[in-house]
Amino acid sequence: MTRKSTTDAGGRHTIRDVAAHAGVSASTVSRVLGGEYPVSTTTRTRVMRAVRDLDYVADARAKAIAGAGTPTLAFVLDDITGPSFAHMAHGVEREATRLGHLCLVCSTDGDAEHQLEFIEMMRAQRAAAVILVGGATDTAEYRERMARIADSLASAGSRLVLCGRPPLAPGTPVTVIEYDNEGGAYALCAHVLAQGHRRVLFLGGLADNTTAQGRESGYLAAHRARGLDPDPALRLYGDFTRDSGHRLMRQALAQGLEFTAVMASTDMVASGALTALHEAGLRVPADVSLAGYDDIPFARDLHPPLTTVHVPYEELGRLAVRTALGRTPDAPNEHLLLGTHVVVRDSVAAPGGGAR
Amino acid sequence: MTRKSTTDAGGRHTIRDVAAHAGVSASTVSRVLGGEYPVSTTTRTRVMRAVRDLDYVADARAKAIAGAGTPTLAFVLDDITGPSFAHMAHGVEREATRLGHLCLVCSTDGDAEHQLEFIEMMRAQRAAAVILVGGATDTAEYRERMARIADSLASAGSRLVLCGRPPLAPGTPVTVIEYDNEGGAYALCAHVLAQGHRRVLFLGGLADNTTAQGRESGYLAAHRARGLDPDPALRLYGDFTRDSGHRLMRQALAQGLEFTAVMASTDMVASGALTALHEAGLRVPADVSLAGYDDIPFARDLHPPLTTVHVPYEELGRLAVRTALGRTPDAPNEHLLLGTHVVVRDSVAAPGGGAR
DNA sequence: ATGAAAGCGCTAACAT
DNA sequence: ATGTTAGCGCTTTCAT
Repeated sequence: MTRKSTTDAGGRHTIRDVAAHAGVSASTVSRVLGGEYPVSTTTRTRVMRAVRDLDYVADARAKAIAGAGTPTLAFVLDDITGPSFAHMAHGVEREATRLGHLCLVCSTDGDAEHQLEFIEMMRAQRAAAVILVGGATDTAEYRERMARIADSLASAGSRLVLCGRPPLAPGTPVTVIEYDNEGGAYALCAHVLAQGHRRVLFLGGLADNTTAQGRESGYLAAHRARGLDPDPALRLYGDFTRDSGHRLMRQALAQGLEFTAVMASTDMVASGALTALHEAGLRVPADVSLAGYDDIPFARDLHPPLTTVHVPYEELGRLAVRTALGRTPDAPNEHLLLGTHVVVRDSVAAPGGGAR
Repeated sequence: MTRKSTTDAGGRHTIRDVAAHAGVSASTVSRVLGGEYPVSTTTRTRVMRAVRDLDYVADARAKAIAGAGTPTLAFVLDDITGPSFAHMAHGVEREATRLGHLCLVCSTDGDAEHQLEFIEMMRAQRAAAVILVGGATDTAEYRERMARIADSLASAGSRLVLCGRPPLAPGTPVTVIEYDNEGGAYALCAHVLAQGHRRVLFLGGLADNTTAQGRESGYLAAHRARGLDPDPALRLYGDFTRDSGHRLMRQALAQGLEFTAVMASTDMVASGALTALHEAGLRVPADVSLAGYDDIPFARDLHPPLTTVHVPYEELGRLAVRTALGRTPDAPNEHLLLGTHVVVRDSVAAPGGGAR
C-alpha cells in the first residue's frame, strides 16, 4: 500500500482521505468543517457523509500549527488531593472549558524541579496561559526564576498567573491573585483571643511556605494588636495534611504544652488535630478550642463543626483563568487580593473547664 | 520586517531562527536537540548557545505532527472535587508523568454531552489513551455509545479505559478496571448485620448510577444471605455529596423512619448524615450506627471514626495508566476487578440504648 | 558531520 | 463555490 492514500490499517484518516472519498479537494473539506465559509449544499452533504463514513476527526495539533486550533491553558498545582486545590482546579477547569479552552492539569508534588519541567512543557505546547498555584518559598532565587519564566512566557505570547503566591518585581509580565492569608488569620485569631484565650497553639505548615507564613503572620499580628506576646513554643510546623495535624497535636500534648485553644493552618490540619485531641480525651470546645482555615465542605461535619476562614477557591480558579485570558481589561501587571471571612461555628468557645 | 526571519516582536522563535543564529542548518539544530545523532562538539555548543540566547523551546505540536513528540493521555471524570476522584486523578497524573506522558484532566460535571465532546477533543489530540472514570447509567444506549468510542479510539491507535464503569460487549477494544462495589458493600453490610441490626437505612446515590447500584446490590445481597428481607422504605436516593447525605438523613428523621443503623453509599454522604444525626441529638454509635464507603483520609477524623470500605483509588489510577499504555502484556479486551476491604472503626456497634 | 528537500495534516491566500 | 499552491515548525530521508 503506497504512502499516498492514508487509508491504511492504522485507520488514522487525513483530510485528504475525506476529500478523495467525497470527490472534492482538501480545502473544500477544510472549509466545510470550518463552517465559516460558503459551500454548496450538495458538496457539504457529500463531505459530511465522507466524514461520517471515515469517522474522521481533524488532527488538533496540525490545526494548531496551521493557525486554527483550540487554545490550551495549563494549571499547575502541588497536589490535587488537597481539597482546596481541588476546588480551585474545578473552577479553573470549568471556566476554561466555558471559554473554549483545553485545560492541562499537573500536580508537581511540591517538587520545584518537576514544576519547572512542566512549565517548560507548557511553553512547548504554546499554552495561552500558565496558572501556578500554591504557596512557595519566597527567596531571591524564587523571584528570579519566576521572573524568567514570566518573561519567556510573555515573549511567546503567553502569560503567567500566580495564584496564592508572592508577587514579583513590578514590571514583570505576570498576574498575581492572592487571597488574604494574613488578614484571614488575623480575623480568626482575633476572634479566638476575644473569647478570652491567651495561650493559643499554632499548627503551621512548611516553615518556608508563603501561605503558611501569611497565616502565621496573621496569628502573630492579632496577638500584638492586643498587646500580647505569643509564646514561640506554641508554634509547631509540619505540612498541610491531616496526618501532619494529627502528629503535631499528639506531640504538643505529649510535651505537655499549655494552651487553651489551637489554630490550625488548614482545615485538614485541624481535622487531624481534632482526632488527636479526642484520642487524648479532651473535649472541643469545652476543654480546648480549635479553629481551621479554608472552609472545606467537610469542616461542618467535624464534631463540633469547625470555626474556620472561608476562602473562595472555586471563584479564585475562575478568576485566574479569566484574567489570564485577558477577559478582564488588565494592566500589564495585575495584582488582585481576594478577601476572606471567618465562619463562626462551634469549635471555638471561651476557655472553660479543663484548661491545660 | 519580512516574514522570513521569524525574529519578530512576537518573540516566538522557530528552529530556523536558532539555525541562523548559530550559522547552521535547521536540520542540524534538530539533531542537536534530538540528541540521538552524531554532531560535532563545536557545532553542538554553538547551537546550544543560540538556543539559550533565544530562549528557544521547540513547538510540541509541530514535533508531534512530524512524528516525534510527547504522547498525551486523557483523564475524564465527573468532578475533581470528590475526594475519591481526586485520589484517582493523582494516581493517574503521577504514573503518566512517570511514564513521560502529558496528562489532560477534565471534569464533565456528570454531563454526558460534555463528556462526549471532551472525548472527541482527545481523539483530535491523538491522545494515546482516554481514561473514563466514575459510574454511569448502564443502558443499551450507553453500551452502544461507548463501543463506538472504543472503536474510534482503537482505529486511531488509541485506547479507551473504563474505570469503575460497566464493561462492554466482549470483543470491544476496551480495558475496564472495576473495583468491587457489590463485594465491598456486601462485606460491610454483613458486618453491620452481624452486630445485630435489622433495620439499616441505605443512603444511595443517583438511582441509575452503576457505582451506587453496585453498593446497593451488596447491601441487598447481605440481607438476603441472612434470610432478611430489607424494607424498601429504608432506601433513599440522592447523589454522592455531603449535602445529599445531610438532606437525606434529615428527611429520614423527619419522616420518622425506624432504623438502628445507616449505611451510606459514600464517606461524603456519611459525613453529611452524621451531622444530621448529631443535629437531631442522636449519638453514634450509641443510638444509631453509621457506615460509609471509600475510606477517604477524612473518615478517621469524623466523630466517631467512620467504619467504611477501603478502595485503593490512587493505585487504581496508576493501574489504569499502566494498562492503558500497554505496559502490561494485555489481552485485547481486558477486565480487571480490584478487591476492597472493610475498615472497622468506631461508628458501628450493636444496636443499643436509644433505638429509633 | 552537515545541508537540501520532502513531508507530517492542516489552513489560508490566491486563483478561477 | 471550488481547486491550487504555499506555508505553519518540525523531523527525516537522501545526498554529499
